[in-house]
Amino acid sequence: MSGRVPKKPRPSRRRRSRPRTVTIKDVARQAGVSVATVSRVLNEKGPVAPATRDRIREVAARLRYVPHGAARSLITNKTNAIGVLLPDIYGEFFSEIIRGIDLAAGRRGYHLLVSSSHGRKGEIEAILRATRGRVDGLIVMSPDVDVDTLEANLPSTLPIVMLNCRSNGPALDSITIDNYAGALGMVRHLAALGHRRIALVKGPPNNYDARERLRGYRNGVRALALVHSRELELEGDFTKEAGHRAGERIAAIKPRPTAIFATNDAMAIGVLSALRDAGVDVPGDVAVAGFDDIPISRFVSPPLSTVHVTIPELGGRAIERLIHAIDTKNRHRRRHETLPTTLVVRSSCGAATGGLTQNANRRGNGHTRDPSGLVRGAASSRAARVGNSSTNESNVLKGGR
Amino acid sequence: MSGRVPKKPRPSRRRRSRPRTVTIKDVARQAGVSVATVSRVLNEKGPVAPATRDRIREVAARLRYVPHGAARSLITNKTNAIGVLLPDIYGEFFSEIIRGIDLAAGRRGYHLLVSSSHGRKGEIEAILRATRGRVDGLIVMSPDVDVDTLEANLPSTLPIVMLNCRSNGPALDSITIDNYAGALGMVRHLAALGHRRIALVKGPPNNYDARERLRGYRNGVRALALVHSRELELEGDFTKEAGHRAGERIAAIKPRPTAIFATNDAMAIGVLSALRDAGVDVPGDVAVAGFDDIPISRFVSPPLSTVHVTIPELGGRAIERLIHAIDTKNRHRRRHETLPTTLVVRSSCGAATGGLTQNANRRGNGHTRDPSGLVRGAASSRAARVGNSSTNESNVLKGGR
DNA sequence: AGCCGCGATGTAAACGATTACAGTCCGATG
DNA sequence: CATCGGACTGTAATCGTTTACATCGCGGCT
Repeated sequence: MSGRVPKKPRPSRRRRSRPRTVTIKDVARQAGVSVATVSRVLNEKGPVAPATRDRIREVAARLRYVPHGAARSLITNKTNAIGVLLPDIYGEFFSEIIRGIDLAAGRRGYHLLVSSSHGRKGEIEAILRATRGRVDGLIVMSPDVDVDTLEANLPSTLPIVMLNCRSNGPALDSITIDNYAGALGMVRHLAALGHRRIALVKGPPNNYDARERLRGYRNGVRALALVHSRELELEGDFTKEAGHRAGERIAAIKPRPTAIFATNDAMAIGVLSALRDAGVDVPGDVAVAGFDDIPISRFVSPPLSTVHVTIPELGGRAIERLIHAIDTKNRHRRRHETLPTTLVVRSSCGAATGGLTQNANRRGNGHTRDPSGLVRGAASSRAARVGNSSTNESNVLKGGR
Repeated sequence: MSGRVPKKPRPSRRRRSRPRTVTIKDVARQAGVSVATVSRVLNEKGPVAPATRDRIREVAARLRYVPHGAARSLITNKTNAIGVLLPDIYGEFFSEIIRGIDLAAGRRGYHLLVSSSHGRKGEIEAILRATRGRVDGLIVMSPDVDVDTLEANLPSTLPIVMLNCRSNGPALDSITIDNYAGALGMVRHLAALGHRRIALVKGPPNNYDARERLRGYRNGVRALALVHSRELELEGDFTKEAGHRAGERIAAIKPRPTAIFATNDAMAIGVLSALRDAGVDVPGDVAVAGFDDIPISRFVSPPLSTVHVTIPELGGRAIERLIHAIDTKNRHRRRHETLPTTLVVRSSCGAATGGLTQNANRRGNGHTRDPSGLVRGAASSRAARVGNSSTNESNVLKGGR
């Protein structure tokens, strides 16, 4: 009768054996309509009778239906994602960059596919290739990757924005910081304070920002006839540790420099810690300055004079340009954008501004603009003539800030 | 004869009119084989004659063919991507977390789809839903998201690892820091140095880490019969700015506390800057301690005593667990993992250890373990009895370090 | 000689959505 | 009453892959 048929599992168990993920077909079946109608309701395209619409909505909610991203992008040719290729992620500079990118992307309804390349070439190629069909565009911030690698591993239709790389001809959009003018401005500021022996802590040799800052320093030193010597240029790689090492070495230089310009804040902070360990007073014995104005700079001791860059804006602008490229299907005019910098004078360089960081805790930016207007002045002054042509563009853009 | 037929465009132009992106079919056609064979070659599956293989490889390279990720994941049901849901990305703690995740993921061939939720509920749901069909698993590090939201917006088959959230029952994997023991250990250390009035700077109220650290502090204060007062517990939100505000307030408390325990390093650094501005000497007048041991802690002035957490490891472990879940198709035993902490004594708390950060620049970890072994002791000592049951697990795991 | 097995390849069905196109129904219009 | 048009809905093609299955040829085995 009811029999014992051990082979055949009970239907109820079979039905729930594999919790297969629910698709649009399931919704359609349960709502008694075709998948087309379901799609129309979910995307609010085309006319659907109110009763049908409500029924479909109800079923979709009950079934917890979530559309399948890959399937959707396959047919629509749109992923709503942006790829971000970064070098090693270290310190507050990168978290600020990512924050800026994430904020701007989120606001525009895009997601972020991030990868950091650890320098190896094959790895970069693999990453680039893996983005095909996964992103609508790419932000590349990596000194190690050249245009050829890019072109060889990416469809030519993919919009790309280069961030802080040397401007790669007219083929690609790019956004950079006005490193040259920023560094030049800082050198002029230090010189104006009476410093003539200014040491520099360099960044990684293949890094574009680092090279431009170095160029700004050298041209400033030459233009202002300051002391120039290889000994005053120390190796560095943008890490705090490198800054610490450089600080130790500088403390030991015979006629000690009276100022130290670290080409980023992380290294400047390393320099500060080394000087503290060596018993050198800042700014009493030596002035210290950095570059980037990462948020922590105003909290270190003494608060760091530095070159302000609106880091999150850098990421935000990259997103804006990229989305513009995506919207125009990459048939837009390419542009090279340069973000201006401002000098931020805190107490580490001895140009005491009275209060220290007492205003650091509120929304205010907590820094004092250089009262002598040195940075803005640099654009049209004699120092600017020292720079090469690539600086002209920056000068123009700077005015717009 | 050669005729003028203006209507018909030259074939060469028509062919290149739309630079359609090249697909597997193009490769197949040019190589004179079927798409199946091309696929076999590219994925190295199934037997293919060497001659055919070479020809296909050559054509694919010449055409710069790159497989379409979405199409591939649609059929294979595999994306090789992991979603990461973060709260606001601020400061070095998060860049270290992301670095750990990125490193571990990259090593295993996974990419990262990151989103930071800025707290709004609807936004979180949108993000969650958008991951369907885009990721193989999810790491969630967000105090704002509850299990219900998760279940309502995600297919039940999706592996999830919760990072630094309250342990959500047996349904989900989770990884947390041993906040309780870490905070307790720091309180005991400060007490051992003779401090009886220890102020605390709290984290955000809804943050799990913050609550556990607060619990550790309170139980430590009670167990050691230290001064307890609401006045000594200051509001904070894990930002440097909040730390600065708290520092200002503490400097003004009538019988000034002799020690300040900020529940993360960012706030501790804010406290330091406020005390400097107020002319309070650290550690001479007051001891300061933090939590997390972010890389910059040993570079601030004075170098910060803190509770060390191997932050990148936190991310790495999350990836490991998640990939395990993915590999077992989410049919694995759920686990709650707790990462141990260690006390790091630098000079900000006055337990002078001789050299300051002179070893901070090399690969070495640059800190001194608490010589009294207070942290390890806490697990089995009287203080542990004070904690509730959720601590037991941590104790066990701690031994394994 | 017949058969088996296997290597090499092709055919076509998925995967889960979107959407052009084609129906159907119905009220309005002439 | 025939026709038209619009609202609503369904059918089926499509996106670019992977892969189960079929086919074919060929050499070795019994």
